[in-house]
Amino acid sequence: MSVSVDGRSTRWDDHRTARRAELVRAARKAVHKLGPAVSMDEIAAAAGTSKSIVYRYFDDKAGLRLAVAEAVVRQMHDALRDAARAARTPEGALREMVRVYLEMIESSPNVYWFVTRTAIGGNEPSSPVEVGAGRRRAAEQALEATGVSVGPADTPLGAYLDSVIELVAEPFARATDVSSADAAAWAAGAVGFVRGAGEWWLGHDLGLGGLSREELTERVALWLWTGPVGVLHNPNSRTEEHR
Amino acid sequence: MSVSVDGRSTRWDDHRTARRAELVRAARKAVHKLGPAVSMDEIAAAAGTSKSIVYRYFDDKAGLRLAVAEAVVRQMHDALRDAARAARTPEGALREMVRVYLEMIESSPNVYWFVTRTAIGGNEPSSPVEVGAGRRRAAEQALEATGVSVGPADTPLGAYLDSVIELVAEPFARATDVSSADAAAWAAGAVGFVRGAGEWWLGHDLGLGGLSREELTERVALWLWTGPVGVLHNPNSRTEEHR
DNA sequence: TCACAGTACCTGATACTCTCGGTCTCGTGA
DNA sequence: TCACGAGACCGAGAGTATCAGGTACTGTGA
Repeated sequence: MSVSVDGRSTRWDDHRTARRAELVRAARKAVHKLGPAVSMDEIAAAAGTSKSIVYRYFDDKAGLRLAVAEAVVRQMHDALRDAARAARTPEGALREMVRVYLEMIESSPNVYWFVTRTAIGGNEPSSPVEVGAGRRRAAEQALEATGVSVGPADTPLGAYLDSVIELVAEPFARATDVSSADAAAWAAGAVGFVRGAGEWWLGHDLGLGGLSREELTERVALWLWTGPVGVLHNPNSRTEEHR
Repeated sequence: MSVSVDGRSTRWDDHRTARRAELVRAARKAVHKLGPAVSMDEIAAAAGTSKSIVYRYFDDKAGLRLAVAEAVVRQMHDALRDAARAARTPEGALREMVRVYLEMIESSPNVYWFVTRTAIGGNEPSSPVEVGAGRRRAAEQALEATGVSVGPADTPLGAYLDSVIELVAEPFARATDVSSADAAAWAAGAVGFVRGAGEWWLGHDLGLGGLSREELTERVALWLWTGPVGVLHNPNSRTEEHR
């Protein structure tokens, strides 16, 4: 039998896919140029179209933000994976990943903040949280209420972090024999570590000895891998990879 | 005559200080109850007053957010400092601090997000960033443009993080002989680590073996102190404090 | 089979609604 | 006089609705 598909809609499938990707590219460029608080009107103008067209392809600003994050993650995913594969030890893999991450922060801070600082200048959905429903439940609802869920990969930050965490967990899991939950928890912490140190560095670098990005990369990778214990036992240790 | 003028001025100074503190308390309660996306109208209503009164004592929402963050930090500062002093080793101090931090995340997630997730639902100041002004400069401007500066303690997140970082840096500096910049960079990473793991845990805890907060505290402290190297060399190691 | 009306989707401009941060005006009381 | 507080007001930006014109597909009846 013939499954008749209405061509009036399907004839636009390729067009829709291409148009959507085009809008994501334009949005990313607009964010890079105009800052993370760019408005939808500005994004539409940068794409050479009108706001209503942007809303034809994305449900709302959060949807566009998610698409931009996915594009960033796809690009970054490849770089992180290549860096990890090129290293000969788990520690080396970690160092390369720290480098890639810090390079991204430095090269395109606007896009980084757009993706990781959810809803600056936006009005993304939120709803009241009833207090008293139990601590854990309240914590989950608070996260969901903010439209920021680090768990489900249905928000920009969640998707962004989950993808990066998955990659970062690999050297830890490779070096140790721990459960996947532990590896993910460590990776989440590690990503947080790089973020914390990287963002601090951006804000404090001047007048404080001027750590270069390479110096920070080395330190962060060392601290992540061996913690203060490593500094204690071998303050001048580079890496075991170079021995 | 001049004495009475000074007296009147002093009386109003005390009133202003008290009124301000009262508004901060009310705001904090409103955030706790209604969520981090609470509006200024809602905060004013919770304080039993009108919005224009809130704006009499705070320049804008960011100013109120900063005041709430300062109140949180003051309370947390004491708990973190007490925890650090009660521990006999730097590692123990770090573990206690991780515990305090995770307890706060769990007990008052709405306030935590209000302070650390800048500008959810808000329109805090931003201005365009000229691309091409050099990478470092652009990065700084991007941060400043977002109203989120991790450096200067004139924003909620900056003040919040700097205060916590300063405390967390202490065990590291005590255990090692590194520069204060390195200690601060490590502490920034460590705070990020706790945030990353804690926020991940809130979003992923269900169905993943159910790490309790205590279990997470132990793991985070261990990973922060010894990294994967510590797990490799002594997977079941508790702490040196218990030797 | 083919012509044609109907249908679906595209575009962009423009007007509109709503929320919320922030501002202004005015009356009151010490 | 001056600080207070209530309530009206303003504007930015997210999101929605309407319009007209164009292209291509679909279904129907001759």
